[in-house]
Amino acid sequence: MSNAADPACLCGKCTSCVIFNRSVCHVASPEAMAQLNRISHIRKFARGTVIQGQGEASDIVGNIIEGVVKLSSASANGDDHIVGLLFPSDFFGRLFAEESRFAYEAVTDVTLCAMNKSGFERFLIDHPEVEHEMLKAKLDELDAVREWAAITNGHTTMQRVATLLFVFSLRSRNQRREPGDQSSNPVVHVPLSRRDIADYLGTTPETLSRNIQTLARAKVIRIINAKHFELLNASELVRHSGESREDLERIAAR
Amino acid sequence: MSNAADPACLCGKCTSCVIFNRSVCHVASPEAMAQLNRISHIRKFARGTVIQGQGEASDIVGNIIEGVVKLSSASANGDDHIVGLLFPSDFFGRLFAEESRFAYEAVTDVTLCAMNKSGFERFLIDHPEVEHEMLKAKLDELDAVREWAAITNGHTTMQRVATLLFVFSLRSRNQRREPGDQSSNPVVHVPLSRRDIADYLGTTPETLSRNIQTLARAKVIRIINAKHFELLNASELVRHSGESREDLERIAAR
DNA sequence: CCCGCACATTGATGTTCGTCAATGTCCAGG
DNA sequence: CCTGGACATTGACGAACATCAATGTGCGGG
Repeated sequence: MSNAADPACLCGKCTSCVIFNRSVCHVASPEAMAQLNRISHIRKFARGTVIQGQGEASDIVGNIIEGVVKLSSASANGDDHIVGLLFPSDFFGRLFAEESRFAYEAVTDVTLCAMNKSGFERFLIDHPEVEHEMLKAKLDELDAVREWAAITNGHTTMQRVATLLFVFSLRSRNQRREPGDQSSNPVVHVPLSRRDIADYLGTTPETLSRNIQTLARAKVIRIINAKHFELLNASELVRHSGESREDLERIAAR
Repeated sequence: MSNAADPACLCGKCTSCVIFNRSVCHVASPEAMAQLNRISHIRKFARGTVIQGQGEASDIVGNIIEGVVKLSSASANGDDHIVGLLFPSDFFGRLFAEESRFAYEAVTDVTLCAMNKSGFERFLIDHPEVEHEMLKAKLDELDAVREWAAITNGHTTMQRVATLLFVFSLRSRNQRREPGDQSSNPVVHVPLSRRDIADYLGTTPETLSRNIQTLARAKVIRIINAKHFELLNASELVRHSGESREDLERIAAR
């Protein structure tokens, strides 16, 4: 830490960061990266932890190193809706606002590259090239959120379920298999509970369960356990989603 | 135009722009504003014009001076969904991407302060303070889109209809009354067709119409004509929306 | 001024989905 | 190993909504 002032020395954590080249950090100059090294620190949150409550003053931002975070909004009548999911390399927190409009909750155990919000805001002002990258990331995110909204809005529950499963299958393509998995089919890992999936898709756990079972009976998927599915027939799953394969690829890529 | 190089001379259109202090331009320095003056030009589009098609190369960006633009996404099965509406002072177009994910269509006659996309992108790189403002605007927009997604997702059609009407009533608060309007009640102007509203709310024109008529029969609104409604009982409308008044105010403010 | 067309409304009907309730399953802790 | 509790599934039913079809309304062009 004491040698962070030397731009040439990058002995900090950023150089070995697993999400480095997918996060906004990758455009930072050596000098900027040294500064990021100084103001950031790794924090871990256990599954279920509310990292930031809805409407609370937001003081921590950063990048997700590992795990999944859900962004949810509880309305007056009590039911809450998941308006977004954050994965490794996604930016966490709400910059340039007093408080966060949404709650951030760790869906799995989460590792965060955390920074003080105002500290990072000052860093961005001093480093327009990083802020530029942040803008591009947020523009992409905006498209993705709108696209997802279009899907949840106008499709049947089955189409939404199929879409989610296929998108998650693309996302977990390169992940290691479940231990003991003998088959050559892809395994889809959905780290959310049925309730969370239902909240994300705008339905109920019951209806969701029925649709999953229907897909299983149709031999499109095989239910390994509550959070793992074997993908038996990808093209059938795409057909059930009502989307073109290209659109699904794009959604998964984000 | 020839004296645009003189930073002190702001004889261009920006100084008299009606949306100036609500758009990102308002943080521009005199020098930057002179440059904006040079690269921007007013363009008008008739109601119904597709300003930019879905998936088309995007070459024009800018601010909306007057009118309403809808952002829509047509899925493979043909039905399209409105994923956003743009009002005066909103930024138009998709920066830093080859093509636009969504179609932009003029819902009313539209006046645009248009700029060449790559020209404005270069401007932003040269003027980080404006890019910073753009980032803040997009972060706000992201929250607004997520919030709207939460509303359309988890509520009944009646709640969505009531929410839309109330939000539009707040937006048109300061607009002039329809000619011949004698009452002291607020008049809500919704410049969209029934089909567009239905697409925006994720329902059908038929169901939408039934809900509007139900609100009229309950004396919550009075239907002046297809696009104008007299607001008879605001608190009842809020009750039907299922949202708190504060949330609705925030959504309308954006 | 009337006609025709697009748009809005209304009606009838079937399907999907949410709700309530019961049962099944998995895992952690005693 | 057994037990309790959280979570997932299944069933039965009704309400909300999409769909199809017909009718009404308003507006611009001949």
